[in-house]
Amino acid sequence: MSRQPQPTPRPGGRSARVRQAILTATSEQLIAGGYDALTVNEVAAAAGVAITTVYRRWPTKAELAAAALGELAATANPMPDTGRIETDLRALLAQILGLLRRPEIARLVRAVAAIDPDTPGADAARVAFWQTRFAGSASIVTRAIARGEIDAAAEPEAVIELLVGPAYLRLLLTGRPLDAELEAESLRRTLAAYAPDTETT
Amino acid sequence: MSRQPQPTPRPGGRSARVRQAILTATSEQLIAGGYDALTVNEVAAAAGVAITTVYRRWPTKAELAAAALGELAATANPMPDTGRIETDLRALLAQILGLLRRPEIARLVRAVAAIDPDTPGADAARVAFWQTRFAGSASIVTRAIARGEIDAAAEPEAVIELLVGPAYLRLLLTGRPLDAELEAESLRRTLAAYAPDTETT
Amino acid sequence: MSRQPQPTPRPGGRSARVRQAILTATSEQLIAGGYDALTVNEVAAAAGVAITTVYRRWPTKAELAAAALGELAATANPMPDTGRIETDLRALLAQILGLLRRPEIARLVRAVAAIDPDTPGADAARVAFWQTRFAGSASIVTRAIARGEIDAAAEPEAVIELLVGPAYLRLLLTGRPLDAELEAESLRRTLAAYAPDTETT
Amino acid sequence: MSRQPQPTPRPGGRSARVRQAILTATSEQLIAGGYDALTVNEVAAAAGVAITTVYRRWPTKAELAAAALGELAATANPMPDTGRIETDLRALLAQILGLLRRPEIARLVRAVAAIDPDTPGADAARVAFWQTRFAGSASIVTRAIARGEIDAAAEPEAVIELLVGPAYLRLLLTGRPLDAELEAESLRRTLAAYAPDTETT
DNA sequence: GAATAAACGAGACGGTACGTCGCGTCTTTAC
DNA sequence: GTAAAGACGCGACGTACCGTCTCGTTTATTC
Repeated sequence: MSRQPQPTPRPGGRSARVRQAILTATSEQLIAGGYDALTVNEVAAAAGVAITTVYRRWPTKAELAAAALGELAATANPMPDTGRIETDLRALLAQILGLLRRPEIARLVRAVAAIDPDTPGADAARVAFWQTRFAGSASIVTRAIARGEIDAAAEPEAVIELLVGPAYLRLLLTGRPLDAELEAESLRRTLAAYAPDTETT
Repeated sequence: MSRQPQPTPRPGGRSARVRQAILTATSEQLIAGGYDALTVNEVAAAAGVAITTVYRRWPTKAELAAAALGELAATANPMPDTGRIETDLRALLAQILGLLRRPEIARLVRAVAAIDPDTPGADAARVAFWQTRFAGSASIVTRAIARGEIDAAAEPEAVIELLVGPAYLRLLLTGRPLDAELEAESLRRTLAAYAPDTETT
Repeated sequence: MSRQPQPTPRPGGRSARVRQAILTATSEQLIAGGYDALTVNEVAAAAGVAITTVYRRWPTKAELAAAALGELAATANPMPDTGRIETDLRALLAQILGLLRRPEIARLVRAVAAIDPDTPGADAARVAFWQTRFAGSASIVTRAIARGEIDAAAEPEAVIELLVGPAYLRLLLTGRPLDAELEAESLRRTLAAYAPDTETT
Repeated sequence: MSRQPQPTPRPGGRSARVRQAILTATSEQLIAGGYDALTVNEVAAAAGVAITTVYRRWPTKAELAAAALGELAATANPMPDTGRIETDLRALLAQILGLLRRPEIARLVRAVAAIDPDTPGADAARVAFWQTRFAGSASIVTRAIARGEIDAAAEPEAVIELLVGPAYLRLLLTGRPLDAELEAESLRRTLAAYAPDTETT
C-alpha cells in the first residue's frame, strides 16, 4: 500500500543518540556500583529505551559492559610533559593513584579485572581501555629515552608497568594501602631500575 | 528450664567434616570455572549436604567463596632458598608465572580481584590469601639483605611487589602476554632497582 | 527516550491463556488437597508456566489461592424454583449438603475459612465466592415473600443463613455429622422461624 | 548384663511442668497470630525448653496445636441461668458474639476450622474444644424444655446450633458483620423456630 | 545412697517450599 | 514492516520453618 524506501543507516540519527544514551547509562551504573550492580533493566530505564533495544545491539550484559568500558577509554587524562622524566613520572603516578583511591574508580578497575577473557569482545575492550592509557603514558618514556634520561634498551611500556604494577597489585589483590610511601618508593625504584648505564659496565 | 553447662564443641565431629566438604567443593568449583560459575546448589550437591547447611555457615555466596579462598592460602608453595638472591627471585618468579599461565589459576586470581571489599569477611580472606604467599616470599629478600645483596633500606615486600606487579597487571588488566621476556625483564629491573649502593653516593 | 503511548491490553492473547491455566491448576490443587497441599511450584508445573510468572501476577500463595477461589464463584449451581418455598429450600439444602459431604469440597470450604482476613484481596475473594452463592439463594426467598409464604419482614439472606448455618458449623467446628436428621431439622425449623404471621399478633 | 526396672511415670515432676509450659506457650502464640504464625521454634524458646523436647511429645506441629486447643477447652465461660429461656439465650449469644468480635479469638476459631480432619488427634481436639462449650450451652435449653418454654421435641444442641450457626457462618465464610441486628435476629428467629406448640395443631 | 533408665538441652542437619532478582527471549501492538 | 512495551522462561539466590539426629547432661526412680 505504502512504499518503504530503504532507509540508509543514519550516522547522526536516532540510532546514534540511542547508542550513546545506553552507553552513558551503562558507564554511570558501572561507576556507581561496579559490574554486579549493573543491570540491563535499569540501564534501559535510565537511557529511556526498551530493554529489547539494548539487547539488539549488545547480545549480553558482558558485552554491553565491555562496550561502555571501551567508551570510557576515550576519556583520556592529559599526559604530563615537563621536560624531565622524574617530574613526568611523578605527576603520572600521582594522577593514577589519585584515581585509584576513589572508590568508584576502584570499582571500575575491579570490574575490568573480573572480565572473563572468553567473553566475546570483552578482551578487546579491556585491551583498548588500558592500552589507550598506557600508550599515552609510554610517550613520556619515549621522550626521556631521547633525552638520555632512561636506559635506551628499555621498552617504554615496561617502564610504566614497573611504575604502576605494585599499585594495581595492592588495589586488586593484597589490599595494602595506596599511600604516599608507595608513591615515593615506586617512583624512586623505577627510576633506579631504568637509569642509563647504571647496570652496564 | 534451667541453664545447662556449655557442652564442649566437638572438633573432629560431623560438623568439621561437613565444613571441609563444603569448602573443598567450593574451591574445586572456583578453580574449574571462576566465581560466576560457582553455584551454591552445586556446591551443596558435590559436598553431599543440604543447601541450607551451606547457608547456615556462610550467609552469602560471596562469603563462601571468600572462606574457600582463605583455605587455599594454606596450600603454600615451597619457597626457594639457593643462597643467592638472583636465583631465588628467578625461581620464585618462574613459579608464580607458571601458575598464572594456567587458566584455572588465572580464574582464581580474577575471582579474588573481583571481591567487593565491602563483603563481610571477604577482605580478610583476600589479605590472608595473599599475605600468606607474600610473607613467604619476603623472607627471600630478608635473607638477601642480610647477605648484602639487596639495598638494606628496602622493605622486603616492596621488592616482591615490584617483581610480580607487572605480571599481575598484565594478567588482570592489560592482557599482555606473560612471556619469557616479561620474566627476564622483571627480574633484571627489580635487581637493578634494589641493588645495594646503587643510588647512594 | 520519550514517553510511548500506552498500548492497549490484549484480551485474548497469551497473557489471558496463561492466567487461566494458572488459576485452573490452582483450583484443582485446592480441590485435591486443600490450601496446605497447594504449592506454587506444582501449580506452575501443571499450568506449564514458569514459577516466576505465577509470582509476577500474584505476589503470594495466599493471593493466588484467593484468586482461584474467586474464579470458582463463577461456577454457580442452578437454583431450584418449584413454586413452593418448602420444596425450594429442601432442594437447596440437599444440594449444599451433598456438596459439603464430599471431602474435596469440604477441604475447599476449610481453605476459605482459614484465609487470613488481612491478606490483600483475600477477603474480597471470600466475599465474592460466598455472596455469589448466597445471592442466588436469596432469590428463592424473595419469591416466597412475594407469594406470602415467608414473613414479609424477613431479610432473604438471613433466611438462608439460618438454613445452612448449622451445617457449616458442624463441618468446620464441631465435627458433628451432616446427616439426614440435620437436613430435616434445619429445613423444618427455618420454615417455622420465618412462617408468616407466626409471631405477630 | 544389668536389669532394667520399669520406672513408673512421675505425675507431678519435671515432665508435667514442661508439658504445661509448652502448651501455654503454644496457646499464646495461637491466640496472638493464629495457626500459621505458630512456630515450634518460638514455642520452645518461650517455654524455655529445647525443640527436641517439644517434638518428643507431639510429633507434628498440628498435633501440638490440637493439644493446646484442647487445653483451652477447659477455660469454660459461665453459663447464664436467669430462669427464662429468652434472657438466657440472649446472654449466651451476646457472650459468644463478644468473643467472636475479638480478633485474637477470631484467629483461634479460624485455626480450629482449618484443622485437617485427617491429622491424628486433631479431630478429637476439635470435638473436645467445641463440645465442651456446647454441652454447657445445651443445659440452658434442657431447663427451658422442663419449664415448657421450648418445644419438647427439640434436641438441645440443635437449638444452640440454630442460634449461633449464622454468626460462625459470617465469621468464617461470608465476612458479613457480627452486628447487633444479627444478634437480635438470631435470637428472635431461634425462639420462633422452637416455640412450643407453634407448629403443632 | 548408688545405679540406671528416661527425659532433657544444645546444636547442626536434611529437606521442602517460599519468594526475589536478573538475564535474555518472545509475543503483541502501535507507528 | 519495524521497533517499542511488556510478559515470559529460566536459573540461581537467599529465607523460613518443619522435623530428625547425635551426644552429653540432668533428673528421678528403684533397689
